[in-house]
Amino acid sequence: MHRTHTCGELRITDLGKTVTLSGWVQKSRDLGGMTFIDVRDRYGITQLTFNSEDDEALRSQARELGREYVIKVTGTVIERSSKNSKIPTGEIEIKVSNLEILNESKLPPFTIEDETDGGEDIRMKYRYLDIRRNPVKNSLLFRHKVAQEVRNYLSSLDFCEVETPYLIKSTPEGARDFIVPSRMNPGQFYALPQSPQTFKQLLMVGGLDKYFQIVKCFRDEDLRADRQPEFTQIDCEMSFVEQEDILNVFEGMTRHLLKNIHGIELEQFPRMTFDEAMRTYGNDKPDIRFGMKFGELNAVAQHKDFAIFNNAELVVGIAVPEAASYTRKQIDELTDWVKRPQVGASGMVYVKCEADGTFKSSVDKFYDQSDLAKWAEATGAKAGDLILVLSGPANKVRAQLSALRMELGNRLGLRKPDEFAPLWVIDFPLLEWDEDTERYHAMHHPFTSPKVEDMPLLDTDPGKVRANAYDLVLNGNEIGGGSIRIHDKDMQALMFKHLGFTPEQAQDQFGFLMNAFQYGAPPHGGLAFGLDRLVAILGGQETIRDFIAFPKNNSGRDVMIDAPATIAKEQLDELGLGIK
RNA sequence: GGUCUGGUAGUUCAGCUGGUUAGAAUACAUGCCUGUCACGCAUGGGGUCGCGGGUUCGAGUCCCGUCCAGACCGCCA
Repeated sequence: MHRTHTCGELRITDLGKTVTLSGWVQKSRDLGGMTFIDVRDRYGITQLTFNSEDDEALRSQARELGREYVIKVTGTVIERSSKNSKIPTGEIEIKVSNLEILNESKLPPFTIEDETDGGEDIRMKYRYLDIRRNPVKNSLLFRHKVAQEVRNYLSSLDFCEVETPYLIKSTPEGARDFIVPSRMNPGQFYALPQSPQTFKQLLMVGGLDKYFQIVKCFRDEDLRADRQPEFTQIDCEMSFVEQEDILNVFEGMTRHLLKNIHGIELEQFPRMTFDEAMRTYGNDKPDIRFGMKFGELNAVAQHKDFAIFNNAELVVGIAVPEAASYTRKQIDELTDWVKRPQVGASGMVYVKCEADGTFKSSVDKFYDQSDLAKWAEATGAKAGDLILVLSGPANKVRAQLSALRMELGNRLGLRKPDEFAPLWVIDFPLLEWDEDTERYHAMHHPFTSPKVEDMPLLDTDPGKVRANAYDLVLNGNEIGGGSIRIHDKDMQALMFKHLGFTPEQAQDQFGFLMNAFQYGAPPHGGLAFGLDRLVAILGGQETIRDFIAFPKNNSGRDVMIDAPATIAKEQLDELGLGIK
C-alpha cells in the first residue's frame, strides 16, 4: 500500500496513529542533529521528522533526499513542539520509522513553489512541473468545479449532453479552419469545428429539445492572452423557445455559478441594446463595473471656431473621476497613449473641472466657461473631474475612446477582480459590411434569424436589420453569445442569398441543414459560453492560460511537445500531399 | 501581415555616455548547527551576454539582419 492518508488530511485528532504517506519532497531543512522534510501531494503538505538520536541511519538516509524525489514513509503522528499555524497540518508531524524512495528526481529547472522563480516560457516547457504548483493546480481544480456546476445546473433542467463530431467539413464563413487531410479520400479534407453550430441545430430537428456540450472548438486565427487555437465552449441549444426563454435559462446558469462558487447572489442582469452599448461605451462588451459613460458633444462643441471639431462626424468625451489635478505631463502621457498606432487617435482635448466650478481646457481659445459647462453636463463631470474628448469618424472615435476608458479603468483600479457585473447586450445587427470583400457578412453567423419587424429593410438597408442575437458580457468580456436561429428553409435560403451565396454554393455547403429544415424543424435557439474565459474571470484572472492544463503559446506552439512539427515523407505520400 | 517590449549564471534580473577579471538574489554543492517551517552561518562551483554580420584600438552595451518570447492592432461568422 502506498498510502493510508494524503499529505493534507492529518490533524491533531490523529495523534498516535501509524500512517503511510507518499508524495514529493517539497523542501528539506537540516538542523544538524535533526532533519525536517516537507512532503507534498495534491492535497497538502505534511512535515516529517528524522532525529539522529532515534535512528542515525534513517536520518542520514533522509539527508540524501533531493527536491521532488518521490518518497513513501511510514511513521507515527505526533504533536509538534513548535506549531505552524499557516498550514492545516501544522499542529502535527510524522515521526518516521521507514523511508522508501519510489523515484529520484533531477533538479527541477524552476522552484516548485507558489511564488516560483520560473518565467512563463520555462514553466510551459515543463508544464507537468508547473502543474505541481498550487496556483496552477488550484486553477485546474477550479475549472473542474465550474464545469461540474454547469453540468449540475443544465442536467437539472433536462438538458442532454451529446457529443458531436470533430471531423467535419470546411466552410468559408467565419474564422479559418484547421484542416485534416483524409488518407482514404485523397485530395479531400476534413475541417475541425469552429463550433458545433449546425450539429446542435440538427439535434433540435432530431427532437432532442434541450442540448448542451462542453466541447473543444478550433479556430486557426492569431492568438491573444485570452485566445487559444483550441478552446472550450459550453454549447447549448433549446427548442420551442423565444429569446426571453434563453436569456432566463442562462442568466439562471450564471447566477447559479456565482452563488455556488463565490456565494454571491446577483441582481437581475441589466440589458442594453447593441446601439446603446456602442453609443455609451463605444464597445459591444462594456465593463459596467465603473462609470465614465460617453457624453456626445456634437451639439455643444460644434459651430464654434474649432475646425477640428466642426469637421468631425463625432465629438465625444468621458469624465475621469477626480483627475482634474493631473499635471500637464500626465495629460501629455495620456495623449501620447491614445496617439499610439494601436489606438490611433490624432489628438485629445482636455477640460479640467476645477473645485471652484471653473473650467480650464486646452481649447479655451475657442470655448467660454458656459460652453465648457455644457460639456461637463453632457459627460456627467463633477467638480474635480477631468473631461477627455476625442473626435473623428464615429466608429473609430468610439473604439479609441473605449480603449482609453478601459485603460483608465485599469489604471484607477476601477476593475476590481472580485466584483462581478453581468450585462446582456441584445439586438445586434444581423449583417456587417466587410470592406475587403465588399459584401455583407453575418455578424453572428448565417443561421441567425432577423427581427421580423426589420425584414423589410433587408432589401433597402441591410446594415440596419437587427437580429435576434444576444451576448452575455461579464466585466467587459464577452463570455457567451447566441441567437434565435432560422428554422425555415426558405428564410435560410434568403439569408444565404443576402450573404452573397449562389443557390448552388448554399446547397453545396449547407444543403444538409436546409434539407433537414424541410422535415419539420422546430423553432429553436441557443448560445455558447467560452468556458476558458468564463473560468478565468470567475477566478479573477486576466489570462486564460493558467486555467488550461496544456496551453499553446503566442505563436500557436506547444513548447512542451514541440508541436506543430514536420512529418515524414512517407506520411505525406500516403496522404497525397506535397510541401511547396 | 503590422506596432511595441524583451532575450545576460539552473532561474529571476541589474549591468550608465562603448573601456580592468560580467554582478546580485535565489537555486545547487560542501561543511557546521537538535524545533525548523522563506531556518541560520560559512565556503564553493556555475556564463557561446539568443544567433549572424558590421562600426571601433576595444562591443553585453552602438548599427543592420535574423530567430525566439510576450503585449497589442489587423484577424477572431
